[in-house]
Amino acid sequence: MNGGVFQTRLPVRDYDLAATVDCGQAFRWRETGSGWEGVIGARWVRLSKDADSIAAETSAEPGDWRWLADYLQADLDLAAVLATFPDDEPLRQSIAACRGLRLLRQEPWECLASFILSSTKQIVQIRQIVELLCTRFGTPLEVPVDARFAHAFPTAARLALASEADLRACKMGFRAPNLLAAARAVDSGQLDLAAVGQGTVDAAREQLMQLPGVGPKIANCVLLFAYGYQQAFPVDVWVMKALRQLYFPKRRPKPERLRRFVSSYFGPNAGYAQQYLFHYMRTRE
DNA sequence: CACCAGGGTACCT
DNA sequence: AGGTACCATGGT
Repeated sequence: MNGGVFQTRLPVRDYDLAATVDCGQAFRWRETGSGWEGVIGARWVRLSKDADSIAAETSAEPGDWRWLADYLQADLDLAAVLATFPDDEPLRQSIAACRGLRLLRQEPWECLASFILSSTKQIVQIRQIVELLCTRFGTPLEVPVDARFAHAFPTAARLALASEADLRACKMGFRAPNLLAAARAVDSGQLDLAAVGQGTVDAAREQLMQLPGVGPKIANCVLLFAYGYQQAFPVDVWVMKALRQLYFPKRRPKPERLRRFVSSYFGPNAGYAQQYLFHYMRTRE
């Protein structure tokens, strides 16, 4: 199916679109000749950046476009966020390496499910697994004929009906029972994802970590990338590398020491600092 | 071919 | 509490 073409333009400052959609927080963006193509909710989207705005195009009725500005966090004052970072050399270097890197505001279910699939997987593989899942279980979308994406991310209700073998066929291996358990918890109402975002960050984290296969790292990703708890600080292998090499170069800090450090040192936007360190570690050499 | 990947868990000490 | 093997699969 081929709907109309709807376009808009969001004025932005300090916005590195490529780094933002391609830095491992979301898994359904691909570079095209003129920009980036992806899916937000039930809409196929193409984005491109010019000097002072992001141009957007979609093939489904866009309404007031608020969903897009919200997803892209187009109205966030990035300079004010960066100003809250501790003034240290690693963060100065990280900011210098990528000045317009942003955090997106993703839909909680897609974010939770995607990060359940992320454990000990490279980002390229996570993308591949997610696309298999979407192609097999996602609702078809209105898209242009040459679109690379043609399906929405599958709902929890749809995945709750799948078998573990169906999910394993999407190459997710031992993560399949975890995704299935999450889908069933959300579909049954046992886990209310809308309510999770209402409480404190610690209460929200505790609820997410009730799920099998969701520990502190994955929970913190969801808290940060979907709910906007900016103090959430996911520590994956890259961020651990950054902490060891850049902040504890000599000694070998114990886990408890590291936990105290990350929960007190980086300030109210610790999650943003984390994303800058993550991107910096992955892109230097 | 080894080694590693946006980890979590069970099971040791 | 801190360390470790194991889980499934593919990229580099």
